[in-house]
Amino acid sequence: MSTGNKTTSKRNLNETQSISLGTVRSTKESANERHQRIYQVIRERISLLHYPPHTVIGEIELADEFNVSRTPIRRVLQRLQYEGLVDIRSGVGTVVTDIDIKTMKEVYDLRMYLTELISELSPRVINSEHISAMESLMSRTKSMYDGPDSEAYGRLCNDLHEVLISLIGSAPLREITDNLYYRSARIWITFLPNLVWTDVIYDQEMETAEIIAAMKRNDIRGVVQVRRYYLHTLLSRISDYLRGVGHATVSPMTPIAINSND
Amino acid sequence: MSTGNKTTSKRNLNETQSISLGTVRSTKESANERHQRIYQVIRERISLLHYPPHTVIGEIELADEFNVSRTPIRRVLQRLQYEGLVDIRSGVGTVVTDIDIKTMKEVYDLRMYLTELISELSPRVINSEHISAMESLMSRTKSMYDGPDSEAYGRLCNDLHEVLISLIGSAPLREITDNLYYRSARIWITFLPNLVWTDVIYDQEMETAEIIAAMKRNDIRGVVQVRRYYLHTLLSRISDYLRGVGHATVSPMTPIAINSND
DNA sequence: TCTGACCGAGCTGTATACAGATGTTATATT
DNA sequence: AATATAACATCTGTATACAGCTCGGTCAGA
Repeated sequence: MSTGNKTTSKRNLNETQSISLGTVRSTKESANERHQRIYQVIRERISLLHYPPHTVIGEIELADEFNVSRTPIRRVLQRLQYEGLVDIRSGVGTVVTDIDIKTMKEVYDLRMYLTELISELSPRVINSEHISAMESLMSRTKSMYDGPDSEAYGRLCNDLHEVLISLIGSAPLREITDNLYYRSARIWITFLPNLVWTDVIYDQEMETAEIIAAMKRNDIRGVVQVRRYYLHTLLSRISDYLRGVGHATVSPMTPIAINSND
Repeated sequence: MSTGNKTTSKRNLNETQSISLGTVRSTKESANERHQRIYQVIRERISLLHYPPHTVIGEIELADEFNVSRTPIRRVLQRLQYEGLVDIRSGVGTVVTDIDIKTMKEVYDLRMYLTELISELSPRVINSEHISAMESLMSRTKSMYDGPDSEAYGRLCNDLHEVLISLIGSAPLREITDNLYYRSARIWITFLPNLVWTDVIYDQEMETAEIIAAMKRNDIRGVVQVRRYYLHTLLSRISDYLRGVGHATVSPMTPIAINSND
């Protein structure tokens, strides 16, 4: 987010609405469909740091934006709270959570193990749509050497994640993997400005290329091993940064409540 | 206000963690505490088949019972829906979900893998409280040879589960393990009338004994391996029963079906 | 008798007014 | 001037009336 896209707020909303509604506009969406739509919009905003950690999301504000009352909004926020993305505090507001280093490492460790499970618990077959989707991601990845764009990179990561979880046949494992991803992904984006952009994109390109290669030889075990190694690399880069900067202080980003007076 | 004068000038608040859990009861419970209480009550009723599958739970009925309005009840039911225990249908009611075999096998496979992870992802140390809790469970187990009592057995399983997840140091893994347990536990209880009671209790006694033995030698890896084997045994007994209904029975101890989906 | 449209009981979904909680700001007191 | 206290703005939590949905029963018509 180094160069300003200041108009992303409302454009982002309209995009996502047209994506989720997409084809048919005549039929009225059901309550569950509307819940799912609003949920995905807000989750995406959190994951792309449009709502960075410690942001206070007002229920009335969202209710006005989506033209509903507070009740459906509260349902969405409560779900996001169960998933660990926000913290609803009575009398204060709904605050986007910030992950401490310990929890982040726990989540990444778990994700690495669960990624390997994908190939062991009834994976789905790889078809041509998966490969073409990955090749589309590859072209997007290559275009990112032009310059840093955290939001576009975040979307890329989210879309790659979508492709990968579509390979998971076990519904419970798919849900857990999805939740853990969104619980930790935005933290990775948080560290982006402190890392070397071309290194990050190079990692992304290598991962995408190796996943495509594994897909083409129908090697799902290879796919998940590449993914696992990529997660390990992410964690290493974050750890390296934290060691390089933070040994003077106790912990770089753990104290959540401390703020402002600097 | 015994906070004294620390370096925190005006930030002596935010001490809501000082809510004494065991001492003061006269203080009115907060909204979250009440939510947690009602949630656990209803979850237990579902897990103990007090609300068997296909039961329609009315919001007004629960609201009257807990002396609250529908709003907090709906929050609990939405959480249970998110966890897969109920299905909220507009215009119909909140229906306790039923078992399909495929999902059950997916959940049990996942539980077996995650159980092994407990000993690899920062497990907690085993202390004397764990052992004494297990020995209490052992005496309850032995008293169950008297006669079939599905509800008492269900409580026993739930309590054993509580002890085991208290060994999990990783908070995300602990939450996932807890959710998956309650998603599948009541299914096991459903099969109880079709199984040989003394066999089931014998399995339980053996598992408890071996877990105690592993705990006493401070062998958490042994604990989770016993647990994993026990889950495998449960799945085998159910599979044997299901095949015995249609075909001849298979060997009781088939190797763990890791990857197959048929 | 059979069929099909309709209606109503009962449930969940939504909107909204009010109650409770929290952090800040103003004010009185030392 | 410093500090404790009270008043207030603003947020979430709750209760409740009403709208929308589903399904079973009912009744008219072929």
